[in-house]
Amino acid sequence: MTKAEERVSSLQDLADLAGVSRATVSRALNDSPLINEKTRKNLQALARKHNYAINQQARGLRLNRNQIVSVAFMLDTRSDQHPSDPFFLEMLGGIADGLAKNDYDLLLAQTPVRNISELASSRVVRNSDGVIFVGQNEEHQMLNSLVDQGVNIVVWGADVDDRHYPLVGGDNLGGGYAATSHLLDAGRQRIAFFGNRRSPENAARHTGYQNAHLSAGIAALPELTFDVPSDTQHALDSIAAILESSQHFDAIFCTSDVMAIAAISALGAVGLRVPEDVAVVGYDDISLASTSSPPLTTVRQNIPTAGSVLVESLLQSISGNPPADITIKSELVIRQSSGAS
Amino acid sequence: MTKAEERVSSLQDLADLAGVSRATVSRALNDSPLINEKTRKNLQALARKHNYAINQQARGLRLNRNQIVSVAFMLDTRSDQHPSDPFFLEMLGGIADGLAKNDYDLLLAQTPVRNISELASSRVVRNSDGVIFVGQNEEHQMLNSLVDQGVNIVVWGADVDDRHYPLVGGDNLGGGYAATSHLLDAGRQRIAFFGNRRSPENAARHTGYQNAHLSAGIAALPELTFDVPSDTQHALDSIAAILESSQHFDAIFCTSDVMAIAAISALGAVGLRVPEDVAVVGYDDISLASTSSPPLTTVRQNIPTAGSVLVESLLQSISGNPPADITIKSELVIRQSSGAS
DNA sequence: ATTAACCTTGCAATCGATTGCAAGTGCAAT
DNA sequence: ATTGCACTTGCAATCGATTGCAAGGTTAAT
Repeated sequence: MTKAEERVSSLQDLADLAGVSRATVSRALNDSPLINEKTRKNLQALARKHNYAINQQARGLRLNRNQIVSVAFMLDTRSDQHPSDPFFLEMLGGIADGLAKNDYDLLLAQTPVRNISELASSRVVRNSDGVIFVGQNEEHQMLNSLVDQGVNIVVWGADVDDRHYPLVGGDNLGGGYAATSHLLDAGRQRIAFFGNRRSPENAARHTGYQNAHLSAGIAALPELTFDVPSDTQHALDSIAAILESSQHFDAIFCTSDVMAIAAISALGAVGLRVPEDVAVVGYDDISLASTSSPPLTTVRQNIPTAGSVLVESLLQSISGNPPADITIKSELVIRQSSGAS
Repeated sequence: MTKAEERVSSLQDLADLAGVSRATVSRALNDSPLINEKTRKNLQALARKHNYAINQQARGLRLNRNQIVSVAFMLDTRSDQHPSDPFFLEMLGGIADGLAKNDYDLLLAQTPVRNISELASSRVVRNSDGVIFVGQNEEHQMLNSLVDQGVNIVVWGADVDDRHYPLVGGDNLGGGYAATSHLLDAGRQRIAFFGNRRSPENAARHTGYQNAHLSAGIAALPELTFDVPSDTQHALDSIAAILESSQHFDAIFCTSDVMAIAAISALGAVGLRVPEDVAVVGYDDISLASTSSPPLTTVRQNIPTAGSVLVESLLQSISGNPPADITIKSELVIRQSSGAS
């Protein structure tokens, strides 16, 4: 219908075109009640016709907010790498969806700054209305301190003592329990745990792993809990070293799918078959889990839900209401690698 | 040394503290030559001490730029999914690095808008100084039109006729050639091509695939070129269907590693061994390629370099100099899946 | 006809940083 | 002592949108 005209750049331009003041145009475009219905319709049509797009910086300056949320991924501090776990990408997608639905943009934060006072005045924080942290890792104190300085944040992670920030997280305890119980039910006796327990999420999964042993009346052997870093490259080295050690096990519970896939490959390299000799269970259910060989049994985290819940919580926090903590259900997905018939 | 004081929020605050005008503070913090060396040092120290952080919106409004670059991922139009290919995440990391080095922030664009006039006035474009598109897919015309409207963009992809935008890309022709030659050298005779050739990058890889056949004096059979969608879920279905068809082949060249991993799994499901019965080569060398089973032979794209080159090109474009097109070298990484000795 | 109430619009200040221009200072050369 | 110049600093306009307040117009009730 209405063909797009040449771009019009400011409210003033539109106002001049329509012969009104820019205050009126502003009210029209913001659906203010202080304006005549017909005037509003006309101005909105005019804006559309001329392809007007608001200048967010001016608006942001005036309103002291900018419709941008930052997302920061917390990595295993031992690696200076980028996140390469597809889990992050899927989480990013979930969050992006939630933000788009609420008319917010997503600013991706670079590797988190270590220094607290730096972070609070960093671009990531200053350039956005709030920050979503994915994973809390060992930065618990820093997160607390941010909140204390009045920054709006929400964290994907697990519960920790003395926590000042709102939390959204998977059911790590239940996930660890379900994965381990499944292996125990399949008759496995010596189940190894692979993961970095300094991350609270993994610590909770480990507790679930121990609880499952308790319920089954079997001892969880401490020597079968291994500290494996989260990033792919370090994980592979670490796992190879473990397989060369004298410990033997007939199953492995890994705190991520990438780790599980690396483990399966390493097991193959030393001549062990999956799941005949060693059953493997992962965590996350990244989309590659179902297409790898053998298909990976894993604990599925509901990422799309997680993304939108994180966003809702943060927006609540931004609007001044402290959000409640929320746990997202997890679900064991059984595939070939876990040795269940 | 200097402990952080309570936050100070504007240039004016700092100016009052120091007893100078805010113009002077502004000049000091921007290393303007129009200022006394001692004054500058003092003011910079004061700013640091009070943890001052500039208001980007105000600065952006005044300077008409905002130190933000948007990144948009172009997906196979047949899927409405999010990107799940780890390649995207690694590329995102590379770009993020490049931007951080140049003091730019990264805004993640939501699923690309279809409508051209919409896109040009969309938040993605209006909220940033430029846009990096990863993949051009079938949106060539839209990209041209954006440039024609004066938007700064750079595209990761492959060359196409009548192109108005600057391009950075891998050596798809060479990559396709190397992968296929490698399979031919290993004695494979019937090599299938899996990929969506509507994407120019994949089309170039297919041409490389054909050229390799030509050089070897072997016919590339048209019935062995299959249209496989890029997203994991559709790819798996599609591959399963192909394997049920009557076509036989002793090797597959896939246009992505995720596709290759899915293919290996599907081959296993119908009782074919990799690489004994069918050799497989992927593309990208995502970090899972080396840890999957069997380890994947693939064409490595130098992502970190790609990221920083994309950024450099875009920044050049932003500063008014049209950048030259750049091709990033690719390299065949031979692993177990390809049936070489 | 007068008054009050309401509805609609415009005026002008404001958010925080940048920058052209003017003004003030100090120093050296005449 | 005067002039000129270089060096520093401040003044005030500016970027584009929002909003409290005032002003104009309309309507209805008395």
